[in-house]
Amino acid sequence: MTDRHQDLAGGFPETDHDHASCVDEALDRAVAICERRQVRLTPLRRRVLQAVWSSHKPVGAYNILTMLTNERGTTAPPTVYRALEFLLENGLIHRIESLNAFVGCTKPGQDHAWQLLICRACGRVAEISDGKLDHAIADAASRAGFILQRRTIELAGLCSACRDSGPAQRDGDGALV
Amino acid sequence: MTDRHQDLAGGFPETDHDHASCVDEALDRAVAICERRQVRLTPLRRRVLQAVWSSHKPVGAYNILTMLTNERGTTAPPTVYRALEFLLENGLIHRIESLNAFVGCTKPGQDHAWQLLICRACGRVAEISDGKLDHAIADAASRAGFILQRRTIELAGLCSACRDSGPAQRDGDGALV
DNA sequence: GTCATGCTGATATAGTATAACATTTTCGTT
DNA sequence: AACGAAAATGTTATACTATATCAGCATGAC
Ligand SMILES: [Zn+2]
Ligand SMILES: [Zn+2]
Ligand SMILES: [Zn+2]
Ligand SMILES: [Zn+2]
Repeated sequence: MTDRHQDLAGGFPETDHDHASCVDEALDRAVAICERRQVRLTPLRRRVLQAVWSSHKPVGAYNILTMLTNERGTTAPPTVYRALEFLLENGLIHRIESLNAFVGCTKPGQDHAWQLLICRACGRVAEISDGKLDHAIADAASRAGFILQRRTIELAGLCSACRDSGPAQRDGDGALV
Repeated sequence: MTDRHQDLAGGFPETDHDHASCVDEALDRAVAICERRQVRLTPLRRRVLQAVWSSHKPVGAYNILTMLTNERGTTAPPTVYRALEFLLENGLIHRIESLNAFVGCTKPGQDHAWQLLICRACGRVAEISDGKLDHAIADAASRAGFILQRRTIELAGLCSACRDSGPAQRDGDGALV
């Protein structure tokens, strides 16, 4: 069923995967989803989505702002934040609260519960959708008499690649060498 | 074993509980913990802890800054942030990433895993320590080959009191009437 | 008392996000 | 094609959150 063949265990991609195809897939899906939902994926929004997908690391709003300013001249924060808001509303990206940054959603258009794994060594983020974990969350909320509306699940640590290679294997940007 | 007798189900306190004793207990415990850990709970740090405990709602750093400025004249941000950092390091408060704010820890000195329930109606936050949930988190990380170092678990929704009373029961400050 | 350390004060600046209003684009209707 | 409503973007200003840096002071060991 899935055509995404580049995942390692845990949702982190192979370090040498073809990332251009990640981006292409994400953009293609976004086009389809926005058409289905009757919302407009304008060139600006599409460009911001592409910027979020520029890597598997979290991207900050002001990073995107810098990219846009370089490409098309001075751009103001609301331009970026409005596009990000659109992408969030339509489930195309996720916000990482603990980092004030964003990553592309790997299961757009599927109305899923997700959890984020954040590698502190390489800086990459993996999105998982662990049913047992989400069930445990629902149970815990229920036991507390709490009506659950929104989950923020961010787990920081070491991805399997970094666990094996150790911190000496990273470059200045946090990427694996 | 516990002398905290004011909890409703789910960790939210009774709306008419004696909050002064919450604060007193928190400060007393902090004194004991800091003594045991050989760290200094200075008057400033103690005052900031008290400010965080001023309610069961999240308190922002700049809220505290305003309180301090009112009490003792102009105070600069680093004064507050350094005290908050100390309190975080010593497990006396928790940071709520999704709100850029802080709440007092209800189990200080116990090296526990915690999860936060954030009521969107009354604004209060409950800390739970659900073993099954934490176990599910550890399992999910393990399945992903991920070495877990830090968990951010923030669940937003409606507490049992607000679930029953509905939004009309709230005052302008978000507190139950 | 001296010294090293840790804590606080003070100034400046960096980083993140939104309010408010103006202009342009889009798209259906006339 | 002209019009008008709604949506999107541009623009300016400002609010909110957080940290770097250096100076001065308090504490406790010796
Ligand atoms: Zn990729
Ligand atoms: Zn990694
Ligand atoms: Zn209380
Ligand atoms: Zn409530």
